[in-house]
Amino acid sequence: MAARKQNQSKVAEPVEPSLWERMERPAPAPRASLSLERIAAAAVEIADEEGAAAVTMRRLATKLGVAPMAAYRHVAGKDDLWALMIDRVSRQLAAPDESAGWREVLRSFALQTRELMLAHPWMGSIPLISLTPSRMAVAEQQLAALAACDLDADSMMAAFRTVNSYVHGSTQAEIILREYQERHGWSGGEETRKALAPQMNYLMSTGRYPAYERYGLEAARKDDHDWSFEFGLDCVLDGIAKRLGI
Amino acid sequence: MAARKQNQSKVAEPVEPSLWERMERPAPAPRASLSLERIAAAAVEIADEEGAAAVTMRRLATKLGVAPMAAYRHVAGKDDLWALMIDRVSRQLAAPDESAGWREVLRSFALQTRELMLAHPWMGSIPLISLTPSRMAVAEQQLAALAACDLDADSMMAAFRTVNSYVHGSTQAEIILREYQERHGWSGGEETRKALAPQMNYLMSTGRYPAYERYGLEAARKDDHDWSFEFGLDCVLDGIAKRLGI
DNA sequence: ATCTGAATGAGTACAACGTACACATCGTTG
DNA sequence: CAACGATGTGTACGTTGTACTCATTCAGAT
Repeated sequence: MAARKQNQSKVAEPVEPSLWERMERPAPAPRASLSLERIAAAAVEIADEEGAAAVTMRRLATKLGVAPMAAYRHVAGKDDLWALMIDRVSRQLAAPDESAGWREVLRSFALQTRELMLAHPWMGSIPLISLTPSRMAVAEQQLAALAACDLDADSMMAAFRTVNSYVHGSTQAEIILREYQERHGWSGGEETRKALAPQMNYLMSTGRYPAYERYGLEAARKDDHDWSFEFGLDCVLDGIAKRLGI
Repeated sequence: MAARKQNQSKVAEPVEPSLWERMERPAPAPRASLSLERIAAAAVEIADEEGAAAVTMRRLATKLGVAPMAAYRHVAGKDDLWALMIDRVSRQLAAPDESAGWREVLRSFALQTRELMLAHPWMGSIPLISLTPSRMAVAEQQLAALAACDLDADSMMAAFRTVNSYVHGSTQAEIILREYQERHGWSGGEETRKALAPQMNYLMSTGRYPAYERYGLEAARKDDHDWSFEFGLDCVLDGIAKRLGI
């Protein structure tokens, strides 16, 4: 084991075994080929194209043209990778112009966040802790918009949290529904309802779900997720305005 | 390969290899030891005690005193198991008494749901699709409470979704924070802040997060998650009441 | 010009996972 | 009592995250 270390450079091996051996080896590998930027970009690309579950360290290494363990020199593990991915896509969230009031700012970020999550559905199935730089920046902009209303610090943070909790909860539900539909190959709401009709009919025939049944029969905006999201968002903003008197 | 199949039953092995072999084997196994109820209970117990990640088919089998593959006779796979677990714990959600108005009903279920999720934090890290029976029942009770206000079907469902999106988003964030703290061995908010102080100080010294900094200095209810949750909840309910005129 | 130590990547290895498949055993029903 | 369907056992395979060791390259000091 340690004996190998004893090898002196000058004398070395008498038969020169390395030449042909090296010729066989693919390439001497250019260095510094990896970087956090490149790793994040590749991981996001994989997740976008093949889903969150496809982001494995091996798949990532393949995409980067690198050995399975190489990325571990740059990230501590899978968790670091998620944080990196979240931070990268979150960079594209931008505040409306400076003159915007608190409500416009929060509303704009809410709509953008939903769009972002729908564009990168893997964001819904990730443990997003992360005080990543871009997420901190977004939070600061929202808090600053609220701070302009002369709120105490606790109310400011509570309002911020309320909106963002709603946005995440709502969008996550939407993503889960979409993935469920995709997994079964149902393209739209109509098709989904058709496929689920037998089970639904059975459930409704029990008479235990009259309110649900009325929704099934009377609702006109069953597939209008934009409307549904904005309805809830405006409720939340109304409620904050009323409760804080702003 | 296929040759083994040729074995006829009658002649079999001449040396009677099974007697001592059987003596070694634990027991002939009493039948029908498994049931969906028992499986669900065991899985919930594991998840409660050791976290969602500890719920593996093998760990489950061990707890049930059964071979690793046994549970597959009852559930199609991991997804079925999650649904079973969610349904089981959701059974304990109960409506307030019948005279309660829509707001009381929604508020009560919101508080209960948060308690339930905090008591079973694995609920936050699970793909909860699931039209499970108990979840359907809870939804119906909330919808019925709203339906009593003469709302159109779309508004009824939108209000329902708004509240529940907030509840899930908010509680999930709380769970993530808790798990983050536990992972680092920080017991409370104060201890967490102390441990994070160096990074925080650095971030604040950049001057990029003034609103955040003010929160850190001035806030008085930083660790009062109950207050924070109820503040948001009441905002949401206020907003719904205003927007729907109920 | 050469040497050296720190970065970085390659390679091998392992335990644990979900689950497919073939087999053994039980309770039930004709 | 014989045969069958339901249920539990056992073995096996491919994939995962990641620990560990070794090889190569680059930068800077000599």
